[in-house]
Amino acid sequence: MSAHTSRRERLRQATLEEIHAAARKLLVERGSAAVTINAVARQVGMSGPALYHYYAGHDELVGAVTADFFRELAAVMEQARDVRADAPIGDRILAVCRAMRAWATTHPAEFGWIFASPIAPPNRRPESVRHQAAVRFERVLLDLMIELWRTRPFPVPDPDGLPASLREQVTAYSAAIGGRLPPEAAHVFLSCWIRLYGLLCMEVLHQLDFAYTDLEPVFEECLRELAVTVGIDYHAAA
Amino acid sequence: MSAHTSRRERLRQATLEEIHAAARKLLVERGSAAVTINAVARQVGMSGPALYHYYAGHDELVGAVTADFFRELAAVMEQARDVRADAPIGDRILAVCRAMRAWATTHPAEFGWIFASPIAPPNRRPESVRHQAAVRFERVLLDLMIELWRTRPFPVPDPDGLPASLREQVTAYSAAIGGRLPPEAAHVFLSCWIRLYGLLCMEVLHQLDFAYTDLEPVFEECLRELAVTVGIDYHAAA
DNA sequence: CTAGATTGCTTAGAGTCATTAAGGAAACAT
DNA sequence: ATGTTTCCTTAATGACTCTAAGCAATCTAG
Repeated sequence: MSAHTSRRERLRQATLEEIHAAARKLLVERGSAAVTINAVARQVGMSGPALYHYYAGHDELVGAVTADFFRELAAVMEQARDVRADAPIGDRILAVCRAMRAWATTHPAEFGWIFASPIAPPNRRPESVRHQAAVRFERVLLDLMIELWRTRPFPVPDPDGLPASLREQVTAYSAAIGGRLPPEAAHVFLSCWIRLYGLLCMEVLHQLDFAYTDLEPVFEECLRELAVTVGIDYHAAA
Repeated sequence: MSAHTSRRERLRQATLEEIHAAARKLLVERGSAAVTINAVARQVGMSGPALYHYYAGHDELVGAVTADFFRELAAVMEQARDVRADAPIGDRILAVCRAMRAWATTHPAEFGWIFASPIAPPNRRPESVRHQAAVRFERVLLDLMIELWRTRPFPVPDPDGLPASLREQVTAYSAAIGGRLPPEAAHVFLSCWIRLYGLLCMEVLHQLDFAYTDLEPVFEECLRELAVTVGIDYHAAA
């Protein structure tokens, strides 16, 4: 499937990497509006339309670069998980969340780009590289929560206490993840996800600048609450 | 200060309104990328450069339209508050939050535009119309929380339990709002704000589509938690 | 009521962007 | 050695931002 590494293929891969690097450089240095086909091509040393041999258009380039970011973010989180493969599950969860924020804050342009850039219809299709990479990212924490649920189930709300509409939706989601979390546990996971990811989202989009200059302690507070919610030990970063 | 309503001034105001309406129409019908100087001018029936007599450029037009949206959102929230001027403070808080989400979900393009559109440097300046309108929006819930704090103080964490950095920041924010909430209470307010606004932010940016089709019950759940946090009675919408 | 300034618009034009089309040259396969 | 594929170029279209120059209607003052 993979290494049909002809000379041509290798050159093509190298060019693709150069293109992605150029796009990223433009994004970081001059903002998302600067990531244009022409500007990227100029940066790489080709002229304009040459890029169409690599991507069908601007949307596809954007999707590919976004997928890169998702993959890099997921890799950072997976690494935080794997270097502690023998640590308690709670520690690994905290480490993964911190790795997520660390990447977000050290790469604000990239992280902001991930959700603030409008998702073109082709990139919405489940088979798009962007979507695949996003799923991989989302699964890192999900898998850990599944492991936690299996080894040390956390307290869940009474499903009958949830509104019918919500119960239906978390049940559908529970099925979508292969039933590896029951609906009530899926609900708890989603609540945690919303809090963590939502906080980062607001931080990077500068929606909290009016009150905070540094959201690290706010994030830690959020982690502390998460720890209580899913019954793991909170302790500060190593 | 205001009604220097010369004939010219009135015409100018009418044109400005027409411009804003055209920009909004384009945003809603064809997405944020369609809101260009040229397209807006065409819609209004002028040709291109004429718009520069009204706005210095694209950024300023975007800022003005964004300010419109903030003002409309704030007005809807203020109205939800004022039609219940005699209701218990807790009811008014819930009503204002629901009004915020109702506007967000009935005007997803506008609400998304509010934070997903990059904030050009000129619109970051505190004296910009965009910033002024954003402040008015943020103050609606803040003022109610201040009233709640004055009439029926809610439980607050021990300030000594907060990390030093966080304590400093909420203290600064407390001062910035004229000390109308002490730092610990400001911290509680900000936590609530982050949860509510963050949830809407994620909803509108389609960051939760992978799990939910309708976030209304999730938002209500969030309101229920908020009610517990600040000690008001939760009950479903009227 | 009539000059002079102001205001609201126009067209022209420079520079950028996305995208398509047409063609040349290098690399590859047979 | 030849024909195909691949990579890249230039040319061209149409849209966009924004500046410049200029005309005409409207206000302001005398």
